[in-house]
Amino acid sequence: MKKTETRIQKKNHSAIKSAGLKVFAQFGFRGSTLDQIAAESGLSKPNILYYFASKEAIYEALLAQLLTDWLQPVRDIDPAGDPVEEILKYAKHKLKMSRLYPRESRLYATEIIQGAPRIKSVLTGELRDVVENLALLINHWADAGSIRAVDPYHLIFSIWAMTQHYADFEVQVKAIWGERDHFEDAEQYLEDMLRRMLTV
Amino acid sequence: MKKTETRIQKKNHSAIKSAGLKVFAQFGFRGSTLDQIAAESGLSKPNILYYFASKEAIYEALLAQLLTDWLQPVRDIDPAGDPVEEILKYAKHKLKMSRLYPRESRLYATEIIQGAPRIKSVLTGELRDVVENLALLINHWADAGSIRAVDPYHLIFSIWAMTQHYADFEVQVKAIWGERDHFEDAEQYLEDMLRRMLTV
DNA sequence: TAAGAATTTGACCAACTGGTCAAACTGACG
DNA sequence: CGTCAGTTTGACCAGTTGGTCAAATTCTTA
Repeated sequence: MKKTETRIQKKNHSAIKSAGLKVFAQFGFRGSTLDQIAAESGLSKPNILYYFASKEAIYEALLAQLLTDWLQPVRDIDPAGDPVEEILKYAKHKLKMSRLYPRESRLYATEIIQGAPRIKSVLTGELRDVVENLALLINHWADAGSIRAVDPYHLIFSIWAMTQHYADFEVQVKAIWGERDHFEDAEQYLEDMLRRMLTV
Repeated sequence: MKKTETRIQKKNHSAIKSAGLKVFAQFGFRGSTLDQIAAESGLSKPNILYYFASKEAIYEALLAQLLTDWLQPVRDIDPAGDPVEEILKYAKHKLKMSRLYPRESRLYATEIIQGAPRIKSVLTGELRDVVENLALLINHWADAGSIRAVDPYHLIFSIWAMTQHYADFEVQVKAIWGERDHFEDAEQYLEDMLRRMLTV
């Protein structure tokens, strides 16, 4: 059973995870140091290791949280809803997560690019299952004629690719697009694209 | 002026860059070590530093090469060609590069995710200019009625996002799609998407 | 083939790494 | 106020890091 956290524990666990997210998202696991996380969180290095067993434990706590948040919106897609609107709702939700939590997106991206050494089992397990179910649903919608027939997997990949691009490649987007907000227009473009793809 | 490389220099420079690409693409600059590159290239660590001044020099040589290869296909787009086919040609070329050179793609991705500390000037300079020109061309095509009016920047972002996704997130794609080649179907999906987006 | 140039290496270094530990400090609560 | 669990830290450690250097080895070419 889980003991309730003290006030200080709650504060410090949260400070460490927040600092870890910032550092790991930028430098990856191997490129990040406890000293960086210590400096970022305002705690001393030994104190950090009082709250987390190791550097790896911080990283894994972040990944675990991330995967939960990532997968839930896929599960929230309503098979009884309007197909195009449901897919659109999901895509917009994903885009909003990119805008609100770009560091989480980047942390995930670095983990995947590095070959997902710590979460490969989740990818081939939970993630795969969830996506397979969604693909079945999309195919079912296509068979029923509610949407145009498209490869469901590549449809999903394209939604992921585009939404995450705006978070992961933010410096590049900003270098080209300028500093003004690009998410507004991105949403419109994404909606236009998906409607064109899904409407007969 | 550049002295011609000896046989050995050519061989070793190439071996080091190849090894560096492999290591840097996986762990990013800070996460990679000279020992890893040494082991991967079959050379001793001091010998590597005989050919490159520092770890950073190897990384920068790779990035410079990369940016050239990345930008050229954009420049190769023919303003006099058929608009849809030209954009399609570019997108397919980019996808082929993701299939043939996934490590280069990942190296670039890690650099951008980390905030592009070493190539930000290229992003806001050369890259920005090249993309701006392409955007003007696309708008021109749209004005002439040869393609549907779309935001040219987000069109370009979507092509980049999707093509690079198959290289950078390869483990995730494979976890879901299985080990069989996904690039074939990806090309078909991409073509379908772009034709839908660009055809009136 | 001999000499000089190019290449390779083992030994080494200072800075940094993740992590430990005993001692000191702080806060909550009877 | 006293006590004790909970918290914080300075000093420290062994392993790793990027990089140096003089000496040894191998190539090339006159």
